[in-house]
Amino acid sequence: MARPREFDEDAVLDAAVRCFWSRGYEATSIRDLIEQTGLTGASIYNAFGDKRAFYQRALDHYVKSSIGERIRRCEAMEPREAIEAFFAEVVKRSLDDPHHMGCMLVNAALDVTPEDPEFQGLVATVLSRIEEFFLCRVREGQANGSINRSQAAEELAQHLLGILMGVRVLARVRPDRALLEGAVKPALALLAADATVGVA
Amino acid sequence: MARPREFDEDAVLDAAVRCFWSRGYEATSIRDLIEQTGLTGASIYNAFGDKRAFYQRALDHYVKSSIGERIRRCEAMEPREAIEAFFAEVVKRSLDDPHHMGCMLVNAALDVTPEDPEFQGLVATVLSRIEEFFLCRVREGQANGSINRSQAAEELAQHLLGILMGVRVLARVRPDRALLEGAVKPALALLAADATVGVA
DNA sequence: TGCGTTTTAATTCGGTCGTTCTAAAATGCA
DNA sequence: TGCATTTTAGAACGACCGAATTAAAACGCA
Repeated sequence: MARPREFDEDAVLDAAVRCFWSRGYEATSIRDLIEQTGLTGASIYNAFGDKRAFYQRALDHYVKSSIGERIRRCEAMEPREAIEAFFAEVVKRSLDDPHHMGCMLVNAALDVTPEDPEFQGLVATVLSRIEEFFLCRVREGQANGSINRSQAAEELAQHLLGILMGVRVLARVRPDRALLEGAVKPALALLAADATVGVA
Repeated sequence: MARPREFDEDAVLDAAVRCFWSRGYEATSIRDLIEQTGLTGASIYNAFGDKRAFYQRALDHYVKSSIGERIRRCEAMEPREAIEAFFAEVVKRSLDDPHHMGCMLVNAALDVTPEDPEFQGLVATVLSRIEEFFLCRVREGQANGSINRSQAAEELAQHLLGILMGVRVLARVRPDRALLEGAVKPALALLAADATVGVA
């Protein structure tokens, strides 16, 4: 019927992710996006709608390709290995990134105003998915004896989610291996099967 | 010699903190600041320099009055109580805030671009001060037997710093009491004196 | 081949951005 | 009281913002 698109949507979204990820939503202009994606303003508005919608698409693309992939990889492992591998990869990627951009999702959680319930819900949903990943693995580990039963599975999962967010923040400001690994290590030690914790 | 200032600097900084805290640096305009502080653009530029410098002053004011005060209050307590009180207050304030603004320092850690080493260093310094507060209390607690010795004090302090950052992120996106307390609880349990953790 | 449709490309729009400028008003000291 | 100095008030600046517009170019299908 009509003229087909000339651009590769995935490549464009990758470029948009790079812009929004490193500079944040407000500090990224449409002209930045035009330059980095290689397409024109009209194409962006035609294909993705306005800036906000483009940001959501980019964030969604990031979540699918980055977080979703990591969860998928770790779901094939034994429960405790899965959690340890998850954090090992997060620490490694945080340290390998020369620009210290942290995690786009965590950045998004903070640079979108609290008065934007729609977007906040979107971020909250992804966080819940990560929490559920942790919860499933903790439950499995507690069932087969590889994870400590002295703490409630729900609280351990929430704790892991919290330390994940924390590591991503620290990685952006003070990307030292010792700090990131030091922050994670006690959380993993807490999972150890024979640990007896908090029994007065 | 000359005409004295009409405004109260502390009150103006309080107002500036409210603006930058809730909306972030980029999304806050000079006109927002004019409206909320009550003084004119010229007064702002005359008294504080440009927007960036004003932001730094506001962040510094926030750190002194909010974080510094909290640390000072908790330094008078017993080591473990101090840490528990610190987190209890953070959780309480996070839940009490109807606008879910989180912590201005954490927000600042993420919404300032990674290509701004000066500002990054400023934030990192404050994080180090918090980490040192944790480290001192953990060391004291390990010395007097009230805090678990199976983990290195440095790592426990880094872990506490991490979970603090994490709680502040979660508070902004999903301000549920169960989530925040659940995220903190395992970290505090880990401090328990008789816990034996991670020994195979 | 030619029509309908869509994507391109480049310009343009009103609005807002951070910042500066011009005066007028307000002080302390002579 | 008048002078030097600083803060006020508010308009003004050029630059850039997100978004819309216009017209030409590129297809699929008849």
